[in-house]
Amino acid sequence: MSGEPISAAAKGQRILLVEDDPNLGILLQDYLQLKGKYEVVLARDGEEGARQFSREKFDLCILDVMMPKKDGFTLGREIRKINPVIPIIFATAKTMIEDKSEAFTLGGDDYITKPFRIEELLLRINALLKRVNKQEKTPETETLDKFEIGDYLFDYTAQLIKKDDLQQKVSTKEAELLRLLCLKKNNVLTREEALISIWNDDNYFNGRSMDVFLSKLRKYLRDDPKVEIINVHGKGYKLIVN
Amino acid sequence: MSGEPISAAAKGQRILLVEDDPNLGILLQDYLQLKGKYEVVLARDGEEGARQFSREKFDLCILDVMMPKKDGFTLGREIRKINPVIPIIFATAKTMIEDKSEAFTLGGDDYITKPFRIEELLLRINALLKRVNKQEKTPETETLDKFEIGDYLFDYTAQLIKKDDLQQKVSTKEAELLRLLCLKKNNVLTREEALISIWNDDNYFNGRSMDVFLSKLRKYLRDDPKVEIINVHGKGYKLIVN
DNA sequence: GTTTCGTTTTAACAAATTTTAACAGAAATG
DNA sequence: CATTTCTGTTAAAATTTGTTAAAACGAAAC
Repeated sequence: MSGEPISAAAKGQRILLVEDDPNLGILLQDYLQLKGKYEVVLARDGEEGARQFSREKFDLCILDVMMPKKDGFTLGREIRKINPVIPIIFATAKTMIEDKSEAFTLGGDDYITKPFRIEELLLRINALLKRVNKQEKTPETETLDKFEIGDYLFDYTAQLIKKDDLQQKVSTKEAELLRLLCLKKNNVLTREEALISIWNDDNYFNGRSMDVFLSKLRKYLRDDPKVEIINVHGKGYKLIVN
Repeated sequence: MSGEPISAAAKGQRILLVEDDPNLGILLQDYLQLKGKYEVVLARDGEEGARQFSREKFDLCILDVMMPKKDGFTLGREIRKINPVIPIIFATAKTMIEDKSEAFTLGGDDYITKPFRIEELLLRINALLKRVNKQEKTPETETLDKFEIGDYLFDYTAQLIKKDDLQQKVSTKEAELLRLLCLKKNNVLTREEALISIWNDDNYFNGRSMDVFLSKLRKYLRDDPKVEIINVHGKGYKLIVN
């Protein structure tokens, strides 16, 4: 019966499940804990979900879209502000996908249409977590706030890049962009993803604007040859640290 | 019965078998474990197969094409996304081969038509695994990211080819193509496979575009006579390293 | 309300990457 | 050996990106 060797992906990873239907909620929670070996925290509406997310640490979120008090998309946006890389799965009715999805296909996000089969959900969870786990996690990035970039130390909140004893102030947009790059260190940050996350709109002109910021960031980081922001033509950018 | 020298191929290698007919499934599983000395995980439909694949490590997949929930070809594509080199054997009815096979003769893939003799299957498994195992696994290539090519060292993520102390930047497409060649070092990389993997479409023009990149790669690598990218007429290319 | 300063956007041009085109050479076909 | 198909190479066109400077914007100071 194929055994159940607990994969690397399932090492006590935590899922935030926000679902207003208590029956479905409990069912999912149980299934994911039993079959998926995940630790699942269940919140009964958007507000409670937001409260839980800001209180504890999670590796993935499952958000019902239709919820009282605060809908899933709004909650998703709030969560994205705090953590732009955590994978989110939106559970939505089929008709809803068309409209909003465009603006939300970023990140490591995924959709599942209600009603769904529970195995399908577990499948997607596994896939998303696997993808994220592949990206190296340097201990520094734990905070999502301070990043080591070669010889540099980048403090997102303070908007500072330090090297040796020199400090360089950076503007808000510069900091946001660099943060996204850091969060995806050695992986591709999509243009689209960055634009939507920072500018809320990935039109041509914002794209050009972003190019200007890329150029600035490269200037800040050019004293350490180990560090490089390379372009992935037609896709986006990679922050490389050798 | 040809003796039973446990080949190099059979050193605790793992096979994912996805087959919806439980009788046949169990039969195959038992046979391959006993006669083939492989560890065989059996999944009962496409979804379970995908779940298993994302959770554990395998050396080869056997996918039934006709399956409920998720057919074998779809599953194959998903698997290919995660691992572009794992050999897949599709078990299909005779009539089905014609249509879909075109787009799927990629990889180190193989077909077997139902009904088949079970020895036939084992034969093919051994052949495929032997082929894959022949491809040298230098410790560097373990990461699927850094490759030794003769005197060169190719870093896919950083998009760099190094030789001695010289560095050569390569573009994204160049890097992607070279990576595929490296993954199949000394074996054929099908044109079709490369095109679909990199361009998502193997039409004539993308093919011509790829020829241009081949030409460029040869230029980059021409300083080491041990290294060569040769054409296999009508099939594809081989990266040869003596 | 105006000035000032830092930030962001727009514009203009330069450079790199990818695609298309053109032609030449090999390999297969009959 | 003539013809067709496939491949190799080079150059050009098209697209995408890089960089710089000037214009527009917005918040704080005057």
